[in-house]
Amino acid sequence: MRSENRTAGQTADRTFIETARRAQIMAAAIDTIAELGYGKASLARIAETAGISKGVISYHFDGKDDLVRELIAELITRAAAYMRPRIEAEPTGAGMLRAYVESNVALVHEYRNHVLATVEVALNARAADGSRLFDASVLDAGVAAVRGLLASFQRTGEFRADFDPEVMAIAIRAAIDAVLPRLARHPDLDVGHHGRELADLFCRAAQSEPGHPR
Amino acid sequence: MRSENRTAGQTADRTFIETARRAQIMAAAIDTIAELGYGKASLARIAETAGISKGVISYHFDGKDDLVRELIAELITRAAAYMRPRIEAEPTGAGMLRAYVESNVALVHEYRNHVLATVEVALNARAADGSRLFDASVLDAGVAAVRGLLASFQRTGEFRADFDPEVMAIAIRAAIDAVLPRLARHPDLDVGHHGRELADLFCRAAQSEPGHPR
Amino acid sequence: MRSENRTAGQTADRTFIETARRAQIMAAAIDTIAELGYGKASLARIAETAGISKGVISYHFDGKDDLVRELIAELITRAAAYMRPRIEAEPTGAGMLRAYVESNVALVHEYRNHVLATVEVALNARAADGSRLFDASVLDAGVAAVRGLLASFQRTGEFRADFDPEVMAIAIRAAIDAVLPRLARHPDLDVGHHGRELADLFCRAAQSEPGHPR
Amino acid sequence: MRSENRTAGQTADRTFIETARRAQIMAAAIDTIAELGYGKASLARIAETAGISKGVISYHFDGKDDLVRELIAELITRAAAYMRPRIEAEPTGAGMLRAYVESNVALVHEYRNHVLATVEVALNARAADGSRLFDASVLDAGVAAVRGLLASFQRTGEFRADFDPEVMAIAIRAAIDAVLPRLARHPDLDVGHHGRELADLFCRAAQSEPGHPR
DNA sequence: TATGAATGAGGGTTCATTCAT
DNA sequence: TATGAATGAACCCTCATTCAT
Repeated sequence: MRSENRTAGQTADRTFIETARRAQIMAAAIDTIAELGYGKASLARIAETAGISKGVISYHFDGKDDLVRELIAELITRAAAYMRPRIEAEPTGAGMLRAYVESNVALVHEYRNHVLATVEVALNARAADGSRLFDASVLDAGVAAVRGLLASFQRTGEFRADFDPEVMAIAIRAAIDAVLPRLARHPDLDVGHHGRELADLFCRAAQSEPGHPR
Repeated sequence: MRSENRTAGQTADRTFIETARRAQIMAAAIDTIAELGYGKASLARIAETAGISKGVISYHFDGKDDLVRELIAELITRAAAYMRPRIEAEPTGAGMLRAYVESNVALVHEYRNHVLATVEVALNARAADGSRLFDASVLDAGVAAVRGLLASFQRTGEFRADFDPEVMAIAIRAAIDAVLPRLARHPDLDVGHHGRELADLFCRAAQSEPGHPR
Repeated sequence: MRSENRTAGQTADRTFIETARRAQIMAAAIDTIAELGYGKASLARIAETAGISKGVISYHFDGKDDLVRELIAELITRAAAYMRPRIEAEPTGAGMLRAYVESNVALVHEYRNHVLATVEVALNARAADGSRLFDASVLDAGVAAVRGLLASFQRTGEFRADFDPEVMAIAIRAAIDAVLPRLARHPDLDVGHHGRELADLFCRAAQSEPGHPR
Repeated sequence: MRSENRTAGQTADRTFIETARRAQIMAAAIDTIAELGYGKASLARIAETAGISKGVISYHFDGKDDLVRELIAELITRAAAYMRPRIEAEPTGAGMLRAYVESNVALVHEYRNHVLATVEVALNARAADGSRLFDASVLDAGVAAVRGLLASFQRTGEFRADFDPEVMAIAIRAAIDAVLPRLARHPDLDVGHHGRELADLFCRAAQSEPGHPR
C-alpha cells in the first residue's frame, strides 16, 4: 500500500479513498512548505493543515521523503501537460522560444504554491548524511530541453550561431525561475507583461537578424 | 565579547585570537553549509569541521543567527570591494553592464563556497514562527542596482527604451545567480567564457543599435 | 492534544490513557520538585521518576511551563474543595478563622509534596528574562481572602477593631505556609496540635473580649 | 588564597585589594540574585553586574557555592550585630519580644536585597545530587532563639503558660520572613507600622493578662 | 591578580518515525 | 484505515568550571 511497493503502473490500483487522501495530504504539504519553507514544514504541521492525524501521512506515504518525491513528480507531470502543446503549436523557433517562456511563467503563476514547494524541496531536502535528496537532474533536464531548442534553430539559421546555447539556456531557465520568488513578494506582479518582456529579451538576443521581435 | 555588544566601530577591539577564532568558525560554517545545506549544518557539525567544541561557537557568536548574519555581511562587503572598482572604471553603459556581469560571475567563482553558503542561508534561514530570518532586501538591492544602471543608459539612449529595465534586471541577476549551482555540479566550468557569453547576451538585448556586442 | 488548544470545558475530551499519563507525569513532577527543588527538577529527571522517556512530557504538555502551571492550578482546585465547606460550615468569625487555619494546615499535611512543589514553583519559576513566571497573585489572593474574613468580623464587633487586618492576614498566611518546611524536616510533627495552637494564637490576638479561645 | 584554605582566623590575612574585590563581587551577587533569583543568577551575570570578568569570581571564591555560603554568613553576622543590642536593652519579656520583631523587620527593610538574596539562596541552592546546599539549621536557629525567649518568660509568668512556645516561635519567624516578599512587591510598605502591628499581635497572644500591650 | 578562551555536561524543545489499538 | 501514544536522536543554548597567559 505504500508507494515503495508500486511500479508506475500500479498507481491505478489505489482505492478511491486512498487517492483522495494522498491528494489531500499533498495539497496540505504544498501549502505548508510554501508558507513555512521546507525546514519548518514538519509532518505535524502538514497534518495540522490537512486536519488529520500525523500517523496518516506515515500510513499513506513512505516517510517524508516519499511524500516530497511525489510532490515533485506531480508538478513535472503537470508542467509537461501544460507547456508541451503550447510550444509544439508554434512553427518558428522564435515562436517556440516565446511559447516556452510565456507558458512557463504562466505555469508558475497558476501553480504558485506548488512550484514554490517544489523549489523549496529541490533546494533543501537532504538525506541524513547531507547528500541532496534530489539531484539536479530535474533542473538539468529543463536546461537541456531549452538548449536543444536553441541549438536546432541555430542549425536552421533562424538563431545566431555565435552564442553558446548552453549558457543561454541556463540564463533562460534562471530568468523564469526568478519569477517565483518575485511573485511571492509582489503578488500583484503583472505576470503576462513579465512573460512577454522575458520572451522579447531572449528572442532579441538569440535571433540572427537586426531583429524584429514580435 | 559577543558581537551583540558591538557597534561597527568596535570590531577593532577584538583580540587577535578572537578574530582568528571567529574567522576559523566562519570558514567552517561556510564550508559546512555549502556542503550540507543550511538545514543540516548544525552547530555540532560546524564545530566538528572546525575541530573545536560546540560551545566555542556560542562563546564567540551570539547564537547561530548571529553567525550566519556575519557570514552574509562579510560576503556583501567582499562583493562590493571586488566589483565596484571594476564597474566604475568603465565609461560606457555596455562596458559597465559587462563589467557587472563578468566581475560578479568571477566573484561567484572565486568565493564559491561563501556564495553558496550565503544563498543557502538567505533562502532557508527562518525564525521559530516560520518567517524569513533575512528578508529579500539583499536580493532586491541587487536587482535595484542593476535596474538603475539600465535605466540611466536608457535615458542616454545607449540602451533601447522599449524594454522594462526591472524585468531585465531580474533576469540578469537570476542568470548570474544560476552560475553558482551550475558551478557546484560542474567544477570545471569555464567561468570566463560563461561570464562573457552572459555579458554578450544581455548587451545584445539591451543595446539600441543593430548590435555590435563587445 | 496539547493543553494549549483547550479551553476549560475541553478537559473532558481527553482520552482515558492521556488523562492517566498526565496524572502520572504530574505526580512524578510533584515528587521530583518536592525532593530536588524546582531548579534541579529537569524534564529528564521527572521523566526518569515517571519511568518514561523525556519526549512523552513534551507530547502531553506544552513544555515545562505548561506542566507546572497545571500543577499549580490543580492544587488550588483541591485546596478550595477541601477548605471551603469546612469554613462555610462555621457560624462565628472565630470558628471560621479556626476552620481556615486548621483545614489549611491539614491540607498541607495531606498533600505535602504537592504543596511543596507548588511553593517551589511559585517562588522560583522564572521566564528567560528573569521575570517571575507566576506573579504573586496566587499568594495575594490568599492574603486577601483572610483579610476579608477578618475585616468583616471587625465590623460585626466580634473581632477587635484596633488591629490592621492586612498585617494579621499576612501573618496568618505566613504561619500556615511555615508548616510545610517544618513538616518536611520533622515528618512526625503533630499536625493537629500545630493547627489548633495556631488557631488559638490568632483567635486570641483577634478576638475582642478578655478572650475565651476555643 | 581561596577561602577553602582558610580558617575563620585567617580572614585578616587577606590583602586589602582582595577584601575589596570580594566585597564587590558579593555586592554584585546580592543584587543579581535579588533581581533575577538564584536560578538565573549565573556567574556570567554576576560578573557583568560587577563589571569584571567571569574568571575573577572563580579566582576569589571557590566556586559558586562558596560565594553564596559567604553571602549567607555575612548576613547572619550583620543581623546579630543589628538586633542583639536592641533586644538586650529591654527588661521585660514583652519588650524583648517586641524588640526582636521590630528590629528584625527593620533589618529586612534596611538590607532588603541582601535578605532577598539570602532567602533565594537558602531556598534554592542545591548540590549536584539535589541535596540542599544549606540545611535548615540557620532557620532552626532562629526559631530556637525565639522559643527560648518565649519559654523563659512563660516560666516567669509574664507569658501565658498554655501555648506551645515552639509553635508560636515558628509563627513569629514566619510572619517576619513574610515581610520581605511583601516589601518586594509593595516598595512603599510602611515598615514601621507593619513591625508594630506584628509586635502587638504576638504580644497580645502571648501575654498573661487581659492584655495591655506595651 | 586578572583575563579571555575553551570545555563538556545538561537544559528544554522539536521532530520523523514506529507501533498497538 | 486511521489514531493517539511513545520514542530517542538531534537541535540550539546556557552554564560552572578550568586553564594558559
